Amino acid sequence: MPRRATLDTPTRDRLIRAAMDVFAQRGYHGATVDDIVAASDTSKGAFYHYFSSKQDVFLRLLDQLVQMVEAGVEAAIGGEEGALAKVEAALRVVLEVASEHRDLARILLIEAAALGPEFEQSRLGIHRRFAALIQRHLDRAVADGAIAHQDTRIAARAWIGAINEVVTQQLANGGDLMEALSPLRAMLLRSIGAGGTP
Amino acid sequence: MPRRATLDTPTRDRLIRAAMDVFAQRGYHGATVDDIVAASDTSKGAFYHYFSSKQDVFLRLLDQLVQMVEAGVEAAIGGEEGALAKVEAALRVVLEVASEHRDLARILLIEAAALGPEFEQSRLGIHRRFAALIQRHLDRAVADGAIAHQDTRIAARAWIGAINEVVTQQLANGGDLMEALSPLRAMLLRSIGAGGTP
DNA sequence: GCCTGTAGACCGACGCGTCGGTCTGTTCGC
DNA sequence: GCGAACAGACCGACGCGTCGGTCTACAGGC
Repeated sequence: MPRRATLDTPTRDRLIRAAMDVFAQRGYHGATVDDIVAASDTSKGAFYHYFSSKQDVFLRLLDQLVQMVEAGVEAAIGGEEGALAKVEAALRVVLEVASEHRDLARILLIEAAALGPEFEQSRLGIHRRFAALIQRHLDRAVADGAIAHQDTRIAARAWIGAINEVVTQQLANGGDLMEALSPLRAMLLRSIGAGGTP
Repeated sequence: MPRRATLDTPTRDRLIRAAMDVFAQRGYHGATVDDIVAASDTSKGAFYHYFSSKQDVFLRLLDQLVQMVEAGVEAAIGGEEGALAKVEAALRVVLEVASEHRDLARILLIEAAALGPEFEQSRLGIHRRFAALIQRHLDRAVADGAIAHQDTRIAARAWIGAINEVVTQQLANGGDLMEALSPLRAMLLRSIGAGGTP
């Protein structure tokens, strides 16, 4: 009699959402399963019904977030012509998403790093996944002759790091992210030798 | 009769050293005070005699490491003439230090980020400290006319992030750091519009 | 020289809160 | 009435920090 509904918004969803909030707020180690349960307004039983452990939710959450961002980036890229334009579009999407969903960004960029050696692999995997995406397009830009031949693997990593840091600091300072977009874009493009435009 | 010596190497030193090892190996949350005590071959009592908490040692350790790196960078910078040469020297020092003391680098770059919101401030502080150092020299390079006028605050942050990421990935992959130095330096210099060199 | 008294470095067993995870229900759709 | 989806009381390990105690060094009275 007490409980009702929760069929249209499955319990699992509520749990994931709550997990996102709680992890974003308190960090992985700071968050307790009880916190997540309380925030989701479900129960410990429900939690362990859908997830095998705290680590399990976190990893699934991470994966979901990565997929969302990747999908957004791919969509933005698809709508542009020319390798450099694609790169710029991707950059804009990432900054927009980070700007609108700070908590999400916190989890992906900071919390994912905050797990100690045990999780190191999945964190590196995430970064590599994004780096690979960037590298792919940089390689195409090289092939198209838009930019000179260079070490695109290092370049892609450097970009990830630069974006990460600028976003993180800007989030922490409460500054406007889009404000940082322009100088950052200019820097990144210059860094691969595509500064002045054709 | 059992205990001996340890007069030339004070207990506190042993504890800090042990803390460095343990934190580097298991991460902040993975490390226990008992681990540190065991590794230092002292005692729980000694630990709490010198430090007020686990967090306390960690913060002191961080500070010590930051000072070491800063000192090394400043020294390298002092020996160079010209703003750009200074920047290059600083970059080389950072990569060298990271290369030689991977565990140290792990703590500063990875573990310091792995602490959750409570420690966020000190982590951001560390990055800001390095960023400020870089920005100072970039500003001088601008003043000298070596590079064009630009947003050096964003540039400094982007550099920190780029270096951080490249080093971290290289450390994780077991790759040679100095190998990444050349392309990274080229990128960073290009990014501020100082590509060709005089 | 020796003994007593004191300070403070150091020891390590244990208390106690915390938190992941389990287990016994209870409800509800079929 | 059976099983899946939940509820929530409970368990047990783990780890931080404490706290009563020891041991060494040294000062000072005799």
